[in-house]
Amino acid sequence: MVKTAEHTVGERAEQAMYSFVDAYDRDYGAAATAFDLTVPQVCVLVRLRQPRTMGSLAVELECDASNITQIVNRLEARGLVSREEDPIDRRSRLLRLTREGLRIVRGFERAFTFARDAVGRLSPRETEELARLLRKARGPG
Amino acid sequence: MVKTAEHTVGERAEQAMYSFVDAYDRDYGAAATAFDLTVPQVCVLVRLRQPRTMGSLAVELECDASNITQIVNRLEARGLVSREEDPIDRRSRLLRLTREGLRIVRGFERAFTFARDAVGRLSPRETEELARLLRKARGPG
DNA sequence: TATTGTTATACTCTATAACTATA
DNA sequence: TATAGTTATAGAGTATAACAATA
Repeated sequence: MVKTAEHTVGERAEQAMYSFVDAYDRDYGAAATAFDLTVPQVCVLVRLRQPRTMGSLAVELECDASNITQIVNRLEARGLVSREEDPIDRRSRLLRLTREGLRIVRGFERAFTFARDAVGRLSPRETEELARLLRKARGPG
Repeated sequence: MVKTAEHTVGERAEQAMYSFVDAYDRDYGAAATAFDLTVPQVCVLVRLRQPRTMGSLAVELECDASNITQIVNRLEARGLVSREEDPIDRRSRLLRLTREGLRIVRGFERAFTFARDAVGRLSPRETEELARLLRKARGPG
C-alpha cells in the first residue's frame, strides 16, 4: 500500500468514506427531525409511496413485525398512514399514505438535500465516476 | 442533466450513494452487535482510545450530556470504561478504556471490515480517486 | 453566577414471547 | 398446523428540566 506523509492511501480513503457516510446520515436525520419524524418513521413512510403490508415492510426493513406495528401505530395516530383490510386475505393489512402522509414524504424528500448537493458539487463526468466507484467498492451483496 | 435509459446520471449516483451508505451502516451495526454493543456505545468506546471527559464526548457526538451519562453508566457497569476524578477541576470526570474495553474496541475494529473491504476491491488509483470524489461531493462543513 | 455532570421523566426503537384471527 | 399481525414486556437511546457539586 502506497504511503503518503502520514497515512496510507487506504487509510485516507477509509477516512473519506466515514466522513461522507456521517454527513449523509446527519442530513437524513436532520431532515426527519424537521418534520418531527424519527429515521425509522421516515423509512416506513418513504416505502409507502407504494402501498405495502406490515409483513413486507418488516422484511424490507429487516426488523421484527412487532417493531413495525409500533411505528405504524404512531404514524396512523398522526394521520399519515392508513390500514386497510385485505379482502382476499383478511389476516393481512394494506398500508397506504394518507394525503397528509404524502405531503410529509414530499417535504422530507425536499429537505434531504445531501445527495443532490453532492451531485451538484461534481461535474457530470465525476458524478458518473463516483457512482461507478461506489458500486465497485460496495461489492456484490 | 444527461438522461440514460431510465434515470438521470444524478439519480443513479444518488442511488449508488444510498446503497453504499446503507451497506456501511449495516456492517458497522453488525460488528457492534457481534460484541453485544449498540452503535452509540461503540461511538463512545472508539473515541476513548484517547481519554476524554463526559462533556467533550457530548460535544463530539452532538448529543445531550445526560445521554452520555447513561451510555457511560452501562459501559462502566460492564467494566469497559472507568471514570476518574480530575484533580484540577473536581467537577470533571476523565474517562478511560479499561484493558477489557481496549480489547473490545480492537475486536470491533477487526470485525468492522466494510471500509477495508471497499478499498480492497479497488486499485490504488481508484482508491485515491474515490477518496477525492467523496471529499469533493461531501463539500466543506 | 456559570459550568460539569447527574437524576428524573417521558417518548421512541428494538427484540422476544405469548397471543388472536385468520388460512 | 401455519401465517399475519398484535400485545406485553424489557432494555436501550434521546431530549428536557431540575438538581448537586464545584469553579
